[in-house]
Amino acid sequence: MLDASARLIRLLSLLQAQRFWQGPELALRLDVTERTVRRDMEKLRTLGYPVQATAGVAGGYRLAAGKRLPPLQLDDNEALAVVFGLRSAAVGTIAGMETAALHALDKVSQLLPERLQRRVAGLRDSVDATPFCASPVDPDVLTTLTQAAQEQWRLEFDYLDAKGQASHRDVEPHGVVHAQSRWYLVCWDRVRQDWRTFRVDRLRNPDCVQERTPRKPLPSASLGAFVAQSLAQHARPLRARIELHASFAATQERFPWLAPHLTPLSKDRCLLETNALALDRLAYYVSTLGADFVVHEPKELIDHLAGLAQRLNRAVQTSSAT
Amino acid sequence: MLDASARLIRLLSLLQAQRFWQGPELALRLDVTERTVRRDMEKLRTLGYPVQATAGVAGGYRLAAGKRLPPLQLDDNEALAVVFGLRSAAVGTIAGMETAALHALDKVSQLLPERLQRRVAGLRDSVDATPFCASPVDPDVLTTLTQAAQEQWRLEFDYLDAKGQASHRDVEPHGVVHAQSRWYLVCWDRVRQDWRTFRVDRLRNPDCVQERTPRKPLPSASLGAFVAQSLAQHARPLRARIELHASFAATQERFPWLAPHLTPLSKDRCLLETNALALDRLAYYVSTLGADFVVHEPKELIDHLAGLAQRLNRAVQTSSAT
DNA sequence: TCAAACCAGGACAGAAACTGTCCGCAATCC
DNA sequence: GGATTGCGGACAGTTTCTGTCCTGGTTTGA
Repeated sequence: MLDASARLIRLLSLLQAQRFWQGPELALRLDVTERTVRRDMEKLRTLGYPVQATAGVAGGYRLAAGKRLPPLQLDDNEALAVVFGLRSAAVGTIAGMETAALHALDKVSQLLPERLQRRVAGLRDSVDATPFCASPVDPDVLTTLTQAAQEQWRLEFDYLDAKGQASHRDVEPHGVVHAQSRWYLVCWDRVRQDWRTFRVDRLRNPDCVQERTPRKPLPSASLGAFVAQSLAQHARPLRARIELHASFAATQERFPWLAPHLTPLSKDRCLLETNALALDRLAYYVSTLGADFVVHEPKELIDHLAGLAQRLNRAVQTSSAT
Repeated sequence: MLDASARLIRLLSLLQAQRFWQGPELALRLDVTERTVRRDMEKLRTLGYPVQATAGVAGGYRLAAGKRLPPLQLDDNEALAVVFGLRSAAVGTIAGMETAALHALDKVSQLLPERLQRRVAGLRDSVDATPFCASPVDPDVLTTLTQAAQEQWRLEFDYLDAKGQASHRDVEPHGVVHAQSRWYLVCWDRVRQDWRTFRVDRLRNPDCVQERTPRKPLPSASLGAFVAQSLAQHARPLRARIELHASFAATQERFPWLAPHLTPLSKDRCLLETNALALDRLAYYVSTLGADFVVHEPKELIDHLAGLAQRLNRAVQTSSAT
């Protein structure tokens, strides 16, 4: 009955697990005739999965890249790698991939068998993928939020606002948006009876109340638009201006991702202007540039670096004394 | 003919793309009766994919986590996120995931439709996922090597050995192994007529010669064993010993992934012992610990930090003068 | 050059499945 | 209670699938 369908899916898996299969072997493994294997290959092909076949004594079948990505069948370890890769990408380790990564992460998280969920939980802390920034977001928090939004659940959490004031919130989350290297939660605050955006990194102990609450329509065209608006209101960009003692061309070549923020100043100077980067990370960047540099702005970065320099000096002086 | 099978696969995709589907809608979209949809759900369930259904006016179907991960159907952006997540994980950004990530990366890379491959190539440099280490490995090189190994192709490349001496190599690659936070290529050197391991980060311009060359049997039980052997011969671990001016407990809590390398020294001191970590990265770690510290070993790290401190000092002094 | 090992695919017949239709039932929400 | 949604039995006609022939084309290697 579902023989044919199941076999087709299994065949796809097999073709992904091993590059190369020969007809007789597949026939044996799938418990059908070679003729049927051939027919199945034909089916896969008409379904749009390009099965390449080579004749001859060392011939066989293989799945090639087609027009669409076939359904990926991952084994346990691969699935874990994907999950952790996406977690780190979502959190901002891979700039530019945050939103897509979170989507994908959502998808696999929901389908992850329990044994794998446990392994994720177990590895969570021992796997090292610290986002290099001052206020890291916990990927678990992120997925909790998107889940609450998708399921239309209520959500409670503790929040620390910009002034350091703590509060407890009860909201109807609409979604989560990545903007200016930060994640924001857009939701309806049930107590304040108003729309709010919260910075995900300032949010603690999210707790889903699993009762379905129909969503109010957003006052904006999209989540992104809404966040953009509220950001525009409280705009206080942390802009950094750093003068690098290195040529524009050289810097650009070594750090291609900085290119959009670079301006040439003179033959061996260029200016790095960037905003909303976390202090720690920025500090790391400039210190690995390998070149001398001068920080013009912001004050915070200067202080941060000064503190760092002092600590380093202390560390090094004591060390060389030993 | 392949209606049923195709529909089943499509149904799996649909169930992944959207959390929630109602029978009538699916029936419409798949162009079959609701009865058939129900039957298909039954099939999915007997295939081991747990389809949950809720009755009532707001009811519908959804795919839950089962015993096995269903074949993942990713859209373009999700696929890209997965690829970049895996690239960075393979390269060592996510410690402990390197090998699994490379496997998964291999799998999807070979199935990636051309338009996505182009997008990967395009984003490659603009996506920021710098591995924080001194001798980064290029994920492209990595996948080239594994491909050559799998396809049993020959491979040529330029190599810079530990003494800085360049040479051109012509080899039959057997595979790639991650050990001590480095990737190693295991292969038969056709010129030297002997087995060799090469550090992937020292390897340049890999070039596949696409002619199938049958592999000689490895002189070891496995690739891993082989690399372990050759590493044991040239063992010269870069061990770092750093005394932190912070309590064992506090450090462990803030940086759980350091736990295995930590030893308590006194009430407010502990020792961080770690090996084979890249200098840059180590430097970053210790400098973000937020606590004072003293580096005992190695000399390189002390020098590195001293240089960094000087640069920082210069940067800061000039800045505050402005 | 020939044999062997592989993929390709037409023809055929019996078996198996799939599908739509019609039905009564159960759960849930308003 | 009515509306909406999922569940699944029964049935019959149709479609598809499968194994078993068989012929033919490629490639490899002896």
